[in-house]
Amino acid sequence: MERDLKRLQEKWNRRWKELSLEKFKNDPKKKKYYLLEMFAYPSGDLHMGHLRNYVIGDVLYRYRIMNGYDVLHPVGWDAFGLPAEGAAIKRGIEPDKWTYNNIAVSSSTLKKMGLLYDWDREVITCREDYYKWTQWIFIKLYENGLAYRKKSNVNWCPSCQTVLANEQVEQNKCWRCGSEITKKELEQWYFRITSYAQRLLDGLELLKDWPENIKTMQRNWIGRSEGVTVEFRIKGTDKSIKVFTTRPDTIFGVTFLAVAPENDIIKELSFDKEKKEEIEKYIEKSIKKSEIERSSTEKEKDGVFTGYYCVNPLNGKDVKLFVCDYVLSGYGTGAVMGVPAHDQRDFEFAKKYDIEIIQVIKPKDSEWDFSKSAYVDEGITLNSLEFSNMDSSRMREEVTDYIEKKGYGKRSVNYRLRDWLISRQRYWGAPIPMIHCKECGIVPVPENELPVLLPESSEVDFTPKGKSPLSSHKDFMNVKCPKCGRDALRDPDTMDTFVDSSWYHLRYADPKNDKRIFEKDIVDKLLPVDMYIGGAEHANGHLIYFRFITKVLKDLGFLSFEEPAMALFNQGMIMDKNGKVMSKSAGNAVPVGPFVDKYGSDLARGTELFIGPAGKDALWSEDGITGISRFLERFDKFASKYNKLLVKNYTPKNEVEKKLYVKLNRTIKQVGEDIEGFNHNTAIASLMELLNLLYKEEQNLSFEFLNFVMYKYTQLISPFIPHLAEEIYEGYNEKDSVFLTCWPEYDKENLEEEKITIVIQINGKVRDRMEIEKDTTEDELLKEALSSPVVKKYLQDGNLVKHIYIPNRLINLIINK
RNA sequence: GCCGAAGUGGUGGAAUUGGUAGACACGUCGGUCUCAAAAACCGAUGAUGGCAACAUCAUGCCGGUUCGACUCCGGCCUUCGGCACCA
Repeated sequence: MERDLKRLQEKWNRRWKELSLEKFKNDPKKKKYYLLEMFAYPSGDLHMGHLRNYVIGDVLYRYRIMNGYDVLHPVGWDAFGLPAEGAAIKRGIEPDKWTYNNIAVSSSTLKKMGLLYDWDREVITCREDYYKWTQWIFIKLYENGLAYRKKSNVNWCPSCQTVLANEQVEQNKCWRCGSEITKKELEQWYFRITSYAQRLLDGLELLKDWPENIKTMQRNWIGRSEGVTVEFRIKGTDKSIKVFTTRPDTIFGVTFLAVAPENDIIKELSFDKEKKEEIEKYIEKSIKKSEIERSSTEKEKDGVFTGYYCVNPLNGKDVKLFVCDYVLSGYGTGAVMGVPAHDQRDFEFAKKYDIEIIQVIKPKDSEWDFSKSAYVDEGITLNSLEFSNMDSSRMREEVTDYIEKKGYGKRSVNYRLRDWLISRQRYWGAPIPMIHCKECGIVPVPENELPVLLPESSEVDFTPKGKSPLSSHKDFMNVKCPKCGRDALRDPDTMDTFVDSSWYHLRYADPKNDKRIFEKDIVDKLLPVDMYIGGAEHANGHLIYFRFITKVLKDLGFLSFEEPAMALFNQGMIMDKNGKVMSKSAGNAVPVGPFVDKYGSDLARGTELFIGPAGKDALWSEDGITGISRFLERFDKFASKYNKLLVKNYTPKNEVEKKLYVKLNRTIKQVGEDIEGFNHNTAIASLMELLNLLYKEEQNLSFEFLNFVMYKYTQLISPFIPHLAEEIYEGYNEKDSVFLTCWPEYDKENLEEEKITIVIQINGKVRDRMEIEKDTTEDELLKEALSSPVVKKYLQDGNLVKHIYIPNRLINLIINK
């Protein structure tokens, strides 16, 4: 390209700043629009995968401001996290220096790219003025019973030496490092997200502009199931066991009961010595097993008989009580009723221990062979006393009513969602603002003492020891109890970084507030987010957490809306040639910085946008640069000839101009629709089409016409290649920036050409085409079609039976032979 | 196993939502310019047959609905995501 792109880039980046183009204006006359891209973890320079996210946002930003919106478009950094600590361990670089350096590199790339962000609102989660409020949120949750401590077997990553939340375990591997997860019994902090399970589920109904697949993923993750909890008396004791089932229609088929090894009921029962040992051995073995062993569906189901019997309240039948590690402790009551005939797991277990299989449901029109598997579908009940011979769905209702009436149990709902484990044995995160006092127990740090500051990293030993690095830092750990004044200890753990990112969208509205987390009025005015752009990989992590925290803050009166983001767009991932996701850890990341230095921002943007629809994954290839580069050059060369004066209105003077005028209108329509639909590739393609036509017909078009067309063309192209567009626009000498103009409207009367091509089909196959006046009537068209030599040829061998007429499109002649 | 998305030229991808399949672009081939090359520009480019007009085949596979199917329906196959003993 002949132009000095670098100079051009700098010039316009500076101009835009002078014009405050990136700022939310707080203009009451304009409609507010909050546009947000998921912020990034600063792990070095940004790569093409990150850039896609930001560029998509920037295109929409520019388009929205040209459409008269007052747009809030902030940016920030998800700056706490493990890699910073990894750098400290491996290379001796301090986490804060490493992080701030990465932020500096990445921000400079974003600024160089000319992306319009309001940098005054920048939020960095590792800064004191931010994590102070992360800690404040923790305390609010604690005060309202939503943060609690619990001892349990947690997911432990032996390599990262820290616990993980359920959402951070992928196929029993650590989401960060891929190590196999083990179990460890620890007392940890949890957020009671489960008490919001129903709200999180119901809220999805409000999210009309969220992709259906994300909502489905969240629904499945929350996993609501309705059923009944039934109590089984343990014979010879005064104790009982509750089980949850969604299939009370199979309750007459119960032939054993099974509890999870972790179930407390075992501790409450007495056993003779031998039995006790057997059970304890089994429990110990189960708990030690890794999750992958224990949860493998391949694994043979085993258990141990407790020696106790339970009584089925519905038919008085005695059934054996087992301890089984295929029963999950964290779900329902941690105990299940075993119905081997109608549940595959129970079936396998029963086969192994020779437990009776009683059929209570049969298929509607056939028999079931129980030699291989259980019959798990619905059907007709049998062997169920007065509930026999019914549709299982009806029986389910009736038996549930009966159970409730008799007091054997009651209807209940269970969720698959678990409480959110937020303690991390890490240094580089927000310290949990709690104090452990021997006298007073757990005491929150008083609000006026927030933030609990992280000690200088130079004083901290990061070597992984399975404990938080902070626990060995005496000055940090030792405090006075705020209640009684005696010696006490701080909580040594820091919060999961997903806590940090669960509220940043709120802080952007009022980022400098040092009195409170944010001003309610401001947040209520600017939120919810109107368009949230980010990857689908966050469906069951971040996107649930940030909905949760928003709802909590609403309930506590700090804001007034139910959902944080009304529309969500998932951009596709950028992959390398081998189809692997681009990432720093995979070593296949193409950094943006050098790329922009070499090719310039506009070319980088154009290439990334033309690669394919923004919602789909795309393979990164530099081949795309050639096409966009030629296009930019052609645009530059052409537009530069016609940008000297401004013809505001122009009426096409000849056929060619009319044709191109129609094309222009179609392009305006398409580009607008494509930006809103995130189909930037087709928007650019339509601009290319128009430019190709203009080149072809240049000789037949007047200067005024071209001047008029190229003005609009420059506006249309500006969201995609803003620097070059500005440079062209400057020639018109009208406003300070093309982005201060109004997005062009298309002339609805001129979206179709007067002469159009009609297709003539014979028996459904295209045989001829003809140029004809728009809106030609059916009769006329038929007459024309029949006079076509091609049609005449076909008519020699047959008669016209009928025809199908689609206005302005085609005529299909049915000819029989 | 269950849920979701997708399968179109040598390649990335279009197709007004049931109406000209392959827009736009890359690549390749041919040409113009040049001493030459690059760039730029012009032309060709799904496959097969034919000198040609043209014909036949072609949107993962097999069926169906329809005047007409990449698009709708039924059944498979493959790839990629998500979940995975949730009772």
